[in-house]
Amino acid sequence: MPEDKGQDATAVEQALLDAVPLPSASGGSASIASQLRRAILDGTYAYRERLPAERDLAQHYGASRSTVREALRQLEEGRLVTRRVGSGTFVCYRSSSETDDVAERTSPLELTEVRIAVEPQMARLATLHATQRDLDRLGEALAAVEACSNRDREAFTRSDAAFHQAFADCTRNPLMIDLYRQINEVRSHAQWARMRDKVLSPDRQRDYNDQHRALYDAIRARDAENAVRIVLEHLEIARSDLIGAGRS
Amino acid sequence: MPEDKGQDATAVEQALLDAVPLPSASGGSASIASQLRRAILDGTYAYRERLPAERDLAQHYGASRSTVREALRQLEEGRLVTRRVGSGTFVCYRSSSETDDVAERTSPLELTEVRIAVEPQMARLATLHATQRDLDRLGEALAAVEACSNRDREAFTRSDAAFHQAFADCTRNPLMIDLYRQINEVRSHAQWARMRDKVLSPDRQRDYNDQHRALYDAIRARDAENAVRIVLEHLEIARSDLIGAGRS
DNA sequence: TTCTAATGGACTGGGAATGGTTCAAATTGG
DNA sequence: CCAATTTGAACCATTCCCAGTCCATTAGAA
Repeated sequence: MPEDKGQDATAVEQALLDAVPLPSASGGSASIASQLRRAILDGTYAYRERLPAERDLAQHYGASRSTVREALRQLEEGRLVTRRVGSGTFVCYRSSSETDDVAERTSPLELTEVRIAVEPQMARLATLHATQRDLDRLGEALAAVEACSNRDREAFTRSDAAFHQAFADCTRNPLMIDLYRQINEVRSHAQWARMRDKVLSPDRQRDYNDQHRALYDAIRARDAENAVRIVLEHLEIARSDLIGAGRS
Repeated sequence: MPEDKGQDATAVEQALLDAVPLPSASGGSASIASQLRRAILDGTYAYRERLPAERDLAQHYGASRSTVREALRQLEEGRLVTRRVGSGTFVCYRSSSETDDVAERTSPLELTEVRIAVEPQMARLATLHATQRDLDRLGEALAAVEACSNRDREAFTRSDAAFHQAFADCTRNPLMIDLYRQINEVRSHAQWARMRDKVLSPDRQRDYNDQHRALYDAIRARDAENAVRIVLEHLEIARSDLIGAGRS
């Protein structure tokens, strides 16, 4: 086999040089579904917007209505669209840019309630699963927070968020890390700026730093119960601060 | 099944490329297989994309259909493609850049750990904040779950997810609802199908239904402590089931 | 209100494309 | 010469796509 078959070797070589293997198969319901999915994801069709009628889509894609319906069925299965008889097919997916809406609709108290749910267990998982490398990163993040001037609240907020994300990373739980990234986004949303100015007195910052340090030490010492207790106290204080600020 | 979770995927890809010692051998099924393999690995044919039909490939490579079929057989043996009669040949290999899905990187146990963090507090918030309308919807979702046949696990899973989302809605906390939507997506991901078949015996389904009903009653009665206890027991059972299934 | 048009949902029959299989002839290499 | 591989062709079962048709629902016009 290594030897060429003499007379048509040139033809074979030509085929190899043509090596672009690209009559890439296209067409079919899968292809249409993919195109529509991309259009929805990148915002061509916005949230709650109506898609063209099935018959129009069929004509546009040069496919039969059955094929378009199959494509839409796939999108519906992926919860990207909903279909209403007599009305049309509507986008029911919120793109990431529209997800900021969650931050708009979430109150500081609601955020704290979520954190009270998540962070204690997070502390437990972190003490169980954190690697030495995780602990190093957490220590660096802590140092960065403590290095912040009491004046520069912007920097404090940023490095505080980084510390909490490093805290989440310690759990080694991909889903937990992803969820906390989302929580952190809400946390650092512009809405909280004023509230933070009310709450974040230099004294408060010192307290927070102490609590961060205590949490770090507890995780290092693999002391789960202590870590959970620290987080809970930290959040309870934050909650009462919020309520106090709201009533003042 | 080659289980390479991320870290050294490029090494694996290199090994796959090196698998054929004579990639430039003219003619023969090995050559075609090599070219197609490279096309798949470098993303020319993406995950789940359809390859050209065997007859088209044969014409393109100037080979007979039988030879192309042999090449495809080698790719199928290497788990790079799957073939379906009447449908086509599809890439079933995910390149390392396509495996960034959280659901793919989260194990059943990790999912349960997150749920143990979130759902008890969710139960508490639900009993505090659920409106009558929320309770009605939760009741409907519960009825839908209970109406599922013990045979149809697909339907059970779907309505179970709907029930849990209605449960989250009861908290009236936008952030919590959004986080749980994400958790539910991971929960209903295809990865769990086999695990579910192991775990979801008819007896198990009955138990789950009883626990769902008990949770519903507790929330209706505004009995927070009971609701939290029920959720925790529910999840502890789920966790031990998972561990048991993993060890069986 | 009533009527009309438009929409998604469901179904059918037929045709085309696809991978699976088999077999005999041709080619290749020892 | 023989043995193995490749080739070409035909046929099969399956799946998908298409072109309809009819229906229930919805929204809007008369």
